[in-house]
Amino acid sequence: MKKNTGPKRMDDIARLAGVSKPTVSRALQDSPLVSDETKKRILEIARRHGYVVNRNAQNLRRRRTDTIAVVIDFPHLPDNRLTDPFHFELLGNITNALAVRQQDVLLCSSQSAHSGGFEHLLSNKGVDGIIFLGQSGHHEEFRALARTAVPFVVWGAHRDDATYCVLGSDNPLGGRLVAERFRSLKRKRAMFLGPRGHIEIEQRHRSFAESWGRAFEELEVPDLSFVASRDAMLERLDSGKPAPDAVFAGSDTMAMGALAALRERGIEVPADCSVCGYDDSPSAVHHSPPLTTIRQDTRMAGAILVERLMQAIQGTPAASVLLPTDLIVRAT
Amino acid sequence: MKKNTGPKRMDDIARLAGVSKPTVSRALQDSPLVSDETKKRILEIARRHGYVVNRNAQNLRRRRTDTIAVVIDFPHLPDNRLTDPFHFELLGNITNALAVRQQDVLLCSSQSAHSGGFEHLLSNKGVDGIIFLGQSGHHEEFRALARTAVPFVVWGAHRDDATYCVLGSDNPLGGRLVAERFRSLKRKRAMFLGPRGHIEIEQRHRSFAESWGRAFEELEVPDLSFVASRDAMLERLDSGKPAPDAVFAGSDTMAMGALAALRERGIEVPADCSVCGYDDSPSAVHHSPPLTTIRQDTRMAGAILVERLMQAIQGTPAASVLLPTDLIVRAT
DNA sequence: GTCAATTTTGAAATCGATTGCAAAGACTGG
DNA sequence: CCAGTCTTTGCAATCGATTTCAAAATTGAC
Repeated sequence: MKKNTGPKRMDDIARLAGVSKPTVSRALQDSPLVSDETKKRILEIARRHGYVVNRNAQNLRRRRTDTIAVVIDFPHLPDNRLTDPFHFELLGNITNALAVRQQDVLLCSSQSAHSGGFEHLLSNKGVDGIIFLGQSGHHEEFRALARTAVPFVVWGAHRDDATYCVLGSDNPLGGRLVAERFRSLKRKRAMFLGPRGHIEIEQRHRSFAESWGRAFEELEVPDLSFVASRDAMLERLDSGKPAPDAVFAGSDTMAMGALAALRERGIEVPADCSVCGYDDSPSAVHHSPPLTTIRQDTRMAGAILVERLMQAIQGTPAASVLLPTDLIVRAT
Repeated sequence: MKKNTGPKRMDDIARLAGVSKPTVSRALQDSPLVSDETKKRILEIARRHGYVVNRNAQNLRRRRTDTIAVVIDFPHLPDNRLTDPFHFELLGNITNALAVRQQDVLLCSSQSAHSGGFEHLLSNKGVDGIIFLGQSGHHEEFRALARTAVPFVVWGAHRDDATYCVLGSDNPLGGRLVAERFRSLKRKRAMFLGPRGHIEIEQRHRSFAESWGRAFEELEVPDLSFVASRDAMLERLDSGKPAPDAVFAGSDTMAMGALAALRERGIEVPADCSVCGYDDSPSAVHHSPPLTTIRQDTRMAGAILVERLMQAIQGTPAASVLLPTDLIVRAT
């Protein structure tokens, strides 16, 4: 005799209901192949015994898991960790959009995702598709991945040679908006603040440069953190050179770092110096003074990323999208 | 003849290596049952063909998934969504601690987790254990869950009648520290700011009350958001009653909301009014002015939560832990 | 009352791995 | 040279569901 410890299996429910396993399976899926009466009886018995299908067995047989991997990779963040509020915001919105579609989210660090290569992520982690947050060094890998059957979408910078579906805000437009603002404020000594090698930020940088049209200072920071920006700015202000009268930071967190440094050195914002961030992360509006910034709509981003990924999973290749951005003028 | 589309299976590798499936399986697990020579050959072939084991099949057979569900439930957050930087911080640290142990993270909203009841979450989502972030209304449910075989740990408030493993910072100590600070600053008109029904915040509140020892004002807010606190505080300041000279907010986000309101009404901080938050979330130190607050060590919290959960999965019931807290004095 | 059409049901194969057990092969000692 | 031990290997069962296909039950038409 076999002791039936552990959770009930479908066989048990079948026996209790006096039917066979396939009938139970169909009933639980609300299949039209089962008569309403039988269905109701089976569902009631399943409910009473607290039966739920074993997700792993179901996944195996169905060859589908209704689970999406979200791979987070920000080499420009300190410790390579997820810390920037903007990214959290994005992650939250993606999670919500997936939940609406009954999809679960598997959170992967880039490291664990990358061992073995992205193309094996599906069977390796048992997911149906992938959302990459941050495209940084992986552009070529994504191009390669696009030639496989792996459904994926990327949050990152738009590029003409992206053969994969990438979503990102209109960074060139963002850069231009900031240049226009500084121009209309009659600023003379502009500065761009950001790390090297971050594709999206470089797009903002380049477009700002083009639109600004004349010389400006470039202050490089090692990563996207508040501290790195503050320290770099402090060092710069102490260098003896005339202070900038307009700072465009590649993200809100960096803008806040720069602001802290300016304040420490007694430079008045916005009187002596304008500061503009990027992202419109939640902290931008709560900051004092409230931050002037370029808005990225993470809610829309999350929704579209998910929508496109679902399309890709269905087999329809999805096109890239460029999200609109606005300048949000606040107190800096 | 059968076309071999899709990813390779273990059988294919076995055939290519001229061995049987079990041998391949053992080789991939680095089992001592396989000779070194054979092992090396198999691994090489597997690598060359980009083979990775199918996670779902493996999960099913092993009855183990190396995946942990993190269930997020904060009814006190606006939209019931994950928005507070403190919780993000905690989530990030948990994810890291799990990654070290080669565990994956399945992110669940409380809603999707709760349909069907927590006790079926394991088979329903195919995970080995659960970390609950936020204990809010579920204390009794957790007590029930503790009587089942489901391994789980909770981030929340310590309680004497918690028969499950709950981790949380020492909220009573935190409340006391704030009271002591206000006392040493000779403050007279203290105020506590926070929502009702949030167990952890109520612990802070109660202990503050006991230690403070005299009357103080209580300002209730509908949720944990910046905006709710700011608006509540604005309304209070405009009521005509004398303004408080010390504010203890239940979280940093709320403290920042209160600060914004005080500033808007021209009340000088810290000259006219002291403000103390709770959490020491990353934004607290970046805020201007930098926020005085009670620190919760999310890194340690993440590490211990994970360690205890792993213990529970191994079958050792884990005891609750109370994490130490400090007062971090900054500019408010 | 018979036969075809339709609705329900169940037997058996399958998803892709892991593992218990038995057997084959290699070694050792007497 | 053979029995006994130890190392490697493979057969077959198993994990817990879904799905194909054929059989059984029901219905309807004439």
